[in-house]
Amino acid sequence: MLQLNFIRENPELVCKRLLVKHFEAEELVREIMELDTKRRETQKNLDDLLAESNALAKEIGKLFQTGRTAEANQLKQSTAEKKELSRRLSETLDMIQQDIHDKLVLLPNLPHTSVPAGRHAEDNEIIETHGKLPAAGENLSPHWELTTKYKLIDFEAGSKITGAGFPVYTGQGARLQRALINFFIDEAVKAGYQEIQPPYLVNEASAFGTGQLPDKDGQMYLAGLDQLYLIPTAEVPVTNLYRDVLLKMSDLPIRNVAYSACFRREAGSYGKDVRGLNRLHQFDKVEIVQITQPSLSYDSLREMTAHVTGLLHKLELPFRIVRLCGGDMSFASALTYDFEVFAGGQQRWLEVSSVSNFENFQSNRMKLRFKNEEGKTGLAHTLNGSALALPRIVAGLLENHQHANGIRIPEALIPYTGFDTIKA
RNA sequence: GGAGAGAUGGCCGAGUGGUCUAAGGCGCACGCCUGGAGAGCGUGUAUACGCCAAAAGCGUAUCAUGGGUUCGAAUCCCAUUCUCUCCGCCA
Repeated sequence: MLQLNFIRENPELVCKRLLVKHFEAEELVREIMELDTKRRETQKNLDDLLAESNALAKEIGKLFQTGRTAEANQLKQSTAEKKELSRRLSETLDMIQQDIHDKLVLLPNLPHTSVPAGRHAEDNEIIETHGKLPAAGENLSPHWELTTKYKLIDFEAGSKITGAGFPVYTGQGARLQRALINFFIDEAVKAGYQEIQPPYLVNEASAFGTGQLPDKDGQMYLAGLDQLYLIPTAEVPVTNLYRDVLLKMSDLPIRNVAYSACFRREAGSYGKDVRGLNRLHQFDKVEIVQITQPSLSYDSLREMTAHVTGLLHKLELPFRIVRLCGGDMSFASALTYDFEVFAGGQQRWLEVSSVSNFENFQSNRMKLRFKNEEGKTGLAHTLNGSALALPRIVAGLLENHQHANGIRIPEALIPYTGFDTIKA
């Protein structure tokens, strides 16, 4: 959520920057500013009225104590009108505030100045490309053939017991999942992140805090009987740990890492995009989250992209880093780098990580503040990134490291899998 | 799921209708004292919104949350949430 003060002082800037995300903000911003003026007026009136009432009540109290009940009772008469008026004013104030809030949450975060203005994924800016891409002529199989050949995943069993998009990992496939999770967590811990095990269901306030609500309602699974959402990413519980928290300077930066299963409804997807492991309703992910002071958040973003880069090198996968264009960015993000692994069997790039700086957009929603050296409080910056999402990493490993007799496990992962080759 | 107890400032904790502008303590900051430190003494120590060009200052709200009673609520009433104890169920 953008800060009201900032909008009030920079309405044109807000509208202009949001155009990069292809969001027409002018009308909303105008309405918000009008409501804001009305709010301050109403609040002033109410405050003055309450001050009068308070003074009056004190006077009455004194009269009663000194035994002048007749005078006190007379004064009491004059309070009824004030009371009614202040009741009406505070109702109006509540309505205006609700109105402002409802409109404020519709505005996406401002994109960073480096964000390209494009509309679609093709407009994303390719920053770096690492590793050698396997050529189309190498006759590589797509991963869904390999998972069947080596009995790593049973998609049909998942369909039977739950539905499409809920795979069952078996044998070496299951072991590979566990190996990757442990590998990713260990690497993050080595890099200074604190390990967290969060709940997989969150309440409405948490889903709102990180920006899934109201923007992405319908993409989350809802346990309706208890009004709890299944998390689409560990970002939600882990960042919300700090909702309504006032951090000390010495607490920063906070670096947390969490593995979780992730649940996404992903309505309306079809075709090759969802084939095999490309898109699932339930998947595993290790997520890193940082909370920093504003002046250092872009250093943290660099640190996080460097971490993800290191992981992909250790897995010996060809990948590229892209800076998302305005049209492809998420609602809450100010700057996002996607990491895409080239899947040789499909001859296409698969997004395996998304690393974002949300600046104070999330912290404003969840009142995540810190106290600086001078003792002043301000909103902290929040960042997160996948490090990494498993399914497409598995797809990349299978498709790129396949050979005639099996699939080679990269060196760094062997201590975790306990085997160096996946064999039939 | 049932019964009971509870929720007060950064922390502990007093406070059962008006002197609460929340006692007292701890912590923290600054000052005095000291060769230095400690002890001691003194002062200060929440958040949000508003008024003001700004600071100072002032006003309003906040004693878990939301409603209510009252001229006036931390205090009384109702609902909700959470914590603890006991019982039930349970991996």
